[in-house]
Amino acid sequence: MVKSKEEVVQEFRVQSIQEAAMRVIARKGMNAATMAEIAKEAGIAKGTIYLYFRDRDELVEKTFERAIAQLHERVDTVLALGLPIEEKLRELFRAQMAFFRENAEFFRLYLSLRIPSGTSHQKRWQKRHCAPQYQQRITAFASVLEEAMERGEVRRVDPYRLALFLIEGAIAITFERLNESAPPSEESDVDLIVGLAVEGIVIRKQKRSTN
Amino acid sequence: MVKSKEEVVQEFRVQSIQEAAMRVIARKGMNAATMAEIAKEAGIAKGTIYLYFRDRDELVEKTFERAIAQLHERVDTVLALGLPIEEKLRELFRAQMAFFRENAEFFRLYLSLRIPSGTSHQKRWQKRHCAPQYQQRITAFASVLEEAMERGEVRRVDPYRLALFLIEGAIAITFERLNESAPPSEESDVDLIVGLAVEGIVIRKQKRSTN
DNA sequence: TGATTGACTGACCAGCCGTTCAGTGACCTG
DNA sequence: CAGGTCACTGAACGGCTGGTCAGTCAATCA
Repeated sequence: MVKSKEEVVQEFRVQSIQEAAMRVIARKGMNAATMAEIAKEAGIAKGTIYLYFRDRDELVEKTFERAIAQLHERVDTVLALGLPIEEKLRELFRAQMAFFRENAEFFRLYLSLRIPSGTSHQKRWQKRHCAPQYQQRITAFASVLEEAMERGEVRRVDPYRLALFLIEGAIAITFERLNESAPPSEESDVDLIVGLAVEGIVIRKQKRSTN
Repeated sequence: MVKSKEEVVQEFRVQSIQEAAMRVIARKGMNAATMAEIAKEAGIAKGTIYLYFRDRDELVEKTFERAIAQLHERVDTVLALGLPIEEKLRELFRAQMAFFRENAEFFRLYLSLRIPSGTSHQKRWQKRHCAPQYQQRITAFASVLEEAMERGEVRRVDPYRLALFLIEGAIAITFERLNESAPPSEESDVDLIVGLAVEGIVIRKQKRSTN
């Protein structure tokens, strides 16, 4: 019982530190987010962070993992549904856009860690701890696309490249939305992306027969 | 005459410092590239850089401008040709991929500056000096797409979003190529991107009539 | 040839940031 | 209530980086 109470307090501290870290990283970016400011944001002293995280790297890593696990969960849920590919895409982009709206703080962290930068040591660290999380996301999407190719729903191309192209294109639009004072409805942007992905951009005079 | 000679020397110094800066930024990333290492890479003393650039910000800004101007030049050339949209896209992606292959050092600088990060001061600085360069590129492409829409070649959608989607998708694949030990031919990746852009991903049983 | 210039150097400085640790005080325990 | 525990604090430390400037020296000048 006593132990459980301590664990709850521990858990609360860890969580509030991570949430503070996400907010600060969202404001200042990956490199400029200092331990001092994260501590201040969490309303604790700088040293306290080191009672719960070995060093700055571990804090960022755990924070990133916690957040991306939530994204994974949502996206995997909709990808697991046996929908036709067009609907799968729609649900995927919808889930991704909603997630980044609700966790706008996380978005910048995500963008920062996608591309390794910093000292060679930091780069190695990122490649080992964060790139896999990102790649796993692309790979999961790629295998969904590959299945659709085998079912004859999608043209045969390199599925990993296709997944990269679509996800990064969608992220670019999601990022653009964050910088707009009055972005259009999410649904209309999802429609735009799905439309581009499915039909491409050219106008066809002849009506297509989907089957 | 004397002045001209001095100018040549000056020009040479500026250029070699900028090239060194690009190489170091390519290796270490935007934030970890130190003045000391840039100086060492250029084979001069740290103080010498400050004879040609006011501070670190100015060095990065001028370096970025010089490099992106070259990219602009190439891309504008192919966009100005009166080609049908599919060929325009092909030439655009081809030019972009070739540029980033020949200037791989610049690529990381480009990726870093696309997304503002750092202190709020740095962010404002980037937004003022670098974002316009990037946005201008998107806007130029967007207006090409808009013209194609008016000619009835392309479906009517928000041209800026369309441009964002295509360029960022293409950049993601270009970036992926850098991390592959044996990437496929550039031409095949350009074909992939153009194919996606023009026709989308779904399989149509019926043959399309392009006119 | 001696004086002058100014491009170049690199040791130095101030400030920042991650990390540490001796100290504090609230809370439990016997 | 005295003694002990421990989560928490924040001043201090060490390392690093952008920027400075007194000094050096080769080229130029008179």
